[in-house]
Amino acid sequence: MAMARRGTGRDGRPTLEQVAARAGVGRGTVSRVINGSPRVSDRTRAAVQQAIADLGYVPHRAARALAANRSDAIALVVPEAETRLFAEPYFSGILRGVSAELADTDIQLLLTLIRTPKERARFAQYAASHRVDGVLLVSVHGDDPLPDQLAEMGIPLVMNGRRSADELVPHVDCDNVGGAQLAVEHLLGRGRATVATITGPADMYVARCRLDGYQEALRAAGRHPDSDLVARGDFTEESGHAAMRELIARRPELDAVFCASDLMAIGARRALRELGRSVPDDVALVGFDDSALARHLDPPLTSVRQPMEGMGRAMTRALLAEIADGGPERPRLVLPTELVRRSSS
Amino acid sequence: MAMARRGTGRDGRPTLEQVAARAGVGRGTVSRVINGSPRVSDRTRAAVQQAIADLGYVPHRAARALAANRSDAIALVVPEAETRLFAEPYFSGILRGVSAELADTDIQLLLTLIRTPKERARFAQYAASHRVDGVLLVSVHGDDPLPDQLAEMGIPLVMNGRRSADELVPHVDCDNVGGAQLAVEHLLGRGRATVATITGPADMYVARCRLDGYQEALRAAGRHPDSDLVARGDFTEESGHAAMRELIARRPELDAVFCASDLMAIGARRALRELGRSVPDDVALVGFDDSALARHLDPPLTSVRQPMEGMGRAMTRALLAEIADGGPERPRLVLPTELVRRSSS
DNA sequence: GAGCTGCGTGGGAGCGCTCCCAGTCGTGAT
DNA sequence: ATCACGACTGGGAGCGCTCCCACGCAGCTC
Repeated sequence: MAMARRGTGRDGRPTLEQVAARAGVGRGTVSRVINGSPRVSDRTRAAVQQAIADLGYVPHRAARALAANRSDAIALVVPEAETRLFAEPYFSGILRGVSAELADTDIQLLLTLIRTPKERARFAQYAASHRVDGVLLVSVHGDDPLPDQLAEMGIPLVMNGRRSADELVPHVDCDNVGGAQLAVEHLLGRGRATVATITGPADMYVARCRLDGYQEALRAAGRHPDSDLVARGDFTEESGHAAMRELIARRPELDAVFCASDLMAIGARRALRELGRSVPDDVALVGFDDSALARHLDPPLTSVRQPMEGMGRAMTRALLAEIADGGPERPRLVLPTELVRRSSS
Repeated sequence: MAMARRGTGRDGRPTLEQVAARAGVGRGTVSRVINGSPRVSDRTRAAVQQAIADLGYVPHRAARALAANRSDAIALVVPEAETRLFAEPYFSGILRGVSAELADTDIQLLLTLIRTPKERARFAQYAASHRVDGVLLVSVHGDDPLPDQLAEMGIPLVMNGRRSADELVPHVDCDNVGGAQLAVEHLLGRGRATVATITGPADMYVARCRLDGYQEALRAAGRHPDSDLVARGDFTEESGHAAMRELIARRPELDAVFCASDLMAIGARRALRELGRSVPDDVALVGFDDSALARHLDPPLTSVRQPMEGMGRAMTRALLAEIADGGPERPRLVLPTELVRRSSS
């Protein structure tokens, strides 16, 4: 036996039922108005909206989620190891984009940092039980099982970056090849004769792309890529330092270096100083990421900027679309990068 | 009329009901086990846990939230303007701490960036309708109405930082006064005779604290604070640059400067270079924040480190405690700061 | 041995929504 | 006037959980 209807919900807030009563309509009608159904007459809609305003009614998320079997929430998942490295403008830029895109949707953003395999498993289970409508995945490693896992479970998913050239999971990436090309073209355009590069780890697709761009630009300029001019780093400052010393040892005459990350460029700059070479007079330097550090290096570092906020927005839009129409098409976006010129080159 | 019980929930996942059936107990008992009630015999508990494991049961958040009238989620709110400034290690440090503390609670973290007054209002309403169990507020300005608003509505709330010395809202802060003292003591200890300071905006409590610490340390060393040695900045690099020039103009003999932010220290360093003064030989420099920039300045900048991750953890613990026991006590924590010595001093 | 405790337990009654199936009306066609 | 047919609308049934009342069954006390 239903008890007498109370004047408010449990926590003192009005419920849909009270809105209906005040507007003199049924629950279903209020629900229709809230969800923007067209099958409501204008008169009724206005009355309901008035009642909602009068009462300051706000739908109860949990009730709605339970009844409609969706959560109105998406998760942004960040492998913890990356947060340190990417802490800088990268992560917060993405975040800003995601948040902006979500601002007028009343979809919530759930942030999940994953530190351990245990936590990853837990998140997979969590996502599996439809506790989120979709997942945004940032900075995924080539060997991370999570993306495929989620994809198999049919959970709408958009990654930031690709794991390989033929990435199947929907993703938004920036044009790493193009960015590297821009950098090298710029160096060549400034009359540099011997352009070297310090790359990231060979097993990271992003590193390969930047190397490809470097080589492509050289070829386009009619030069033969020379393996002596390529030194391997791992995106850290220390590796940039070591790689720079190696390059100078191999080819003392080099007069420009494209570094696949700002951090490596900083290490390289330190090595050059130790070796008594000036930047940019003796050696021009270009980085990648356009981090805060780039601006503050001495001299300020020319760098390739990624559209972080744009990627965040694009990812979010793609995910929402996928959630909305079951995602028949798998979005694969590549956003352009841009060269920010400073005095290091 | 209840329909026949199905074998799984709507989305194909087992429900509490199926767990109960498999374990041969009632719904109530399973619920008790899940929620850790002591009023269950060990035998029964084991049977239920087995059934949960067999079925891979995961409680449905929305259902639970609706029935129990709590959301198992807390919001981390960041005024947007701040994200840029604080982007660096600050925000991600806090985030890491919060996330770590939440890792084994199955409470979710909701991230909300607030850009506009409209969004602020919307969030207030959102929080008001108990859609989150509590709120973590980062980098609040002195004139932000949100904290008091939330407090009035009785929403559990913990801020990062204080708006004034007698902050009433529960908060976790770091010891800005102590950090500044450390910095100045260090400078005096290195034999510096004339220690100046570049402060933040007078209307920011954190800036006043750092100034207080500076003055306190001088007094403790038997020196009289001299207003000529205090220049006002606004935490930006540019303001640090201007303030430094001002200080040198007023007191050319100064040989040490404590800057209330790393960014200002960077500006100051630039000014010193322009004026032909070396760091640290002519002028020793100390910053505040220990940002990534500090490490990479030339020379590397001595700086006061705040326990970001620790603050994140402390805030979270405080908030969870407040949520749990209705928060009769208002936590006010001040965590110690630490001086990181590098070659700028 | 009757009457108390109190632990363990089952399950009814919701929580506030959405879904969807029946209506109830007006309208135009016949 | 009659009928068919949309356009709107009301409200029952449930979503999967928690809360809490009531009940069974020891183990006690007197």
